[in-house]
Amino acid sequence: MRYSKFLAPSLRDNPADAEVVSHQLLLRAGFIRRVTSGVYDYLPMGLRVLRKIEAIIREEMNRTGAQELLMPMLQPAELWQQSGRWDKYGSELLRFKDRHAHESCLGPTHEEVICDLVKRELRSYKQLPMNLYQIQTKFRDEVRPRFGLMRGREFVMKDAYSFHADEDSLQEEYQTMFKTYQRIFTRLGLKFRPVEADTGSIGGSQSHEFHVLAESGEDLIAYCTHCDYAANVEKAVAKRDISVFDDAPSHHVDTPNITAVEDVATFLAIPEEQLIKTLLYHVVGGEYDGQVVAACLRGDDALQEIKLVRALAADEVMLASDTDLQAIHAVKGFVGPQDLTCKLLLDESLRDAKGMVVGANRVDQHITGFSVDCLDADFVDLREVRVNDGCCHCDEGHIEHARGIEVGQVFALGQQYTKPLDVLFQDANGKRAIATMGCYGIGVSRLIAAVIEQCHDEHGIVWPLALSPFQVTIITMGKSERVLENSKKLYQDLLNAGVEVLWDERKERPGVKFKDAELMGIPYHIVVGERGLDAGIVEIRRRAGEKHEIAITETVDSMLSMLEEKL
RNA sequence: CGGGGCGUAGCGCAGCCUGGUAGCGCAUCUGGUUUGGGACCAGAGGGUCAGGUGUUCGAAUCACCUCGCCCCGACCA
Repeated sequence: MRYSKFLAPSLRDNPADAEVVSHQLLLRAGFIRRVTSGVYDYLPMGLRVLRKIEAIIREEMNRTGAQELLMPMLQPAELWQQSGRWDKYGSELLRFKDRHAHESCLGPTHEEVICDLVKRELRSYKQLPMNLYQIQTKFRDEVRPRFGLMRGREFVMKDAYSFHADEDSLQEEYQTMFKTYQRIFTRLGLKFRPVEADTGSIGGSQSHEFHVLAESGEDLIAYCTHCDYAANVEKAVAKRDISVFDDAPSHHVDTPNITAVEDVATFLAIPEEQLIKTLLYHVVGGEYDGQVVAACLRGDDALQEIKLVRALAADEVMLASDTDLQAIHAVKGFVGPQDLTCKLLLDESLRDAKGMVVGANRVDQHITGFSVDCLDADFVDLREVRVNDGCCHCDEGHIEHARGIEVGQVFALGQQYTKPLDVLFQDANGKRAIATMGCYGIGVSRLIAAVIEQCHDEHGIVWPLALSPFQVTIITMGKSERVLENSKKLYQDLLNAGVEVLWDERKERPGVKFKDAELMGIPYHIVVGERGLDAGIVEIRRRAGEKHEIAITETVDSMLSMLEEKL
């Protein structure tokens, strides 16, 4: 490609509305342009990178025997009603009516459609296992799209769905996909970490997320300093000592206008961990739909809401309103677990807790010397793990936190979708059976951003060779016949040798060309100038690396062997 | 949806408080001089000042409404 006609509009200044480095560089280097909130054009260079990532994913997926297909973006409401997600998915699902007033939506994910396809074609266990995948544009009407390609509303995703005759077969494929994802992210040159994950609105029994470690990541990961344990904080568990304090007799104490845990602890001269805080939540969905529940934790812990949602098998929970509080005889600021007329959940760390301090459900009073054994409550894991908590999986490590960008997730779904959507087959005994399912996603466009977050310097992007829009750029210095002719010949020879090359033949000064080549992150720069030609050489520079002077006659061969090395 | 900020030329910004009909840098175009790290000189083009309503002799500027964008939170495979 000749640069002078190539649509790669670079910017000298960072656009004011770009916050994270990947967003800034993608805009500045001319890879993407915003169309509307969370929706982008991929310019030719951006598309080249996207295609390279897709190619690697395809290669690795195909290796495992998965088959590529393509499903529609538009989906009928009926399928979503059948799976039960039409009502559950929320406003992230963009719904609309077509001209015949038929309820439809844009696909945020494709479990429904794939099940509908497979149920019509699946007959025998002999067809299983089967893994079908696509690389396709998804639409999710995100509450807050941000950070460019990191969290868009429209984005490119690889989604795979596997079908099995039994759970063992699913587990096998789950492991295959797990390893395949590790291969893919390794080939993409990423520092990443697989972590245990909550199954979220997709559901299922088991899930791992793959996180690219980066400061700008939106997720918080908890990991052990000693063993392999790592989990999203939504899911992470850690050791906690049991709270037993002096079992003094229980009595009420006055705590005038003192409500916050910190203040109560100071006022009573006790550690925060001797308090039990009681949080009241309004539940949506599940057995406790519409009710208020109480969740108790040690004073120094924070509630992980996702865990509460899971414990209640609810769709969501919201902090209770003042009217909710009155309904169950709770007193704002002095809520305690005693005498509440609602479902009560206590964090595991409070099992057998004694000598605690709780709200008295009376204005300006707390109770000291409180034991939880007088409560009718369920004990579940509700707390968010903290740095320095002990690891549950080994006795030596402790928990640390890291930020991550979620670029992939694998789910063992079981029969969550195959059952309501009737994905049936005839098993080896001739009996009708329900298929077992797994699903596996990779955020392809998000990967572009994730790679840049890890691969950049003060001059711009530093693409791994496998992802760069071009492998090589020829920078022609000056505009004499001699440099132009030599550059042109080199350009054509490289093209003939199958190298992806961008020839910068613009009538720009050298500095401008160097800056642009660095900004867009092309791995190899070949500098053709008068000075070098006098000596019969060109200069090959590694982006953010070393320089070599090569005889002009050997440039193509040298270039090819350098490209070979890095593959 | 709650809190905060912003909207003036392709990009980055000034002007607004104190109303008088729009400006700077970069980019673009023309001519010239330059040419191994974002050149210089001269000239030119490009803006319904997000949109609407109101106040006023007069609105980018004041008031109200609407829309859009960004950040924090809530939310989220």
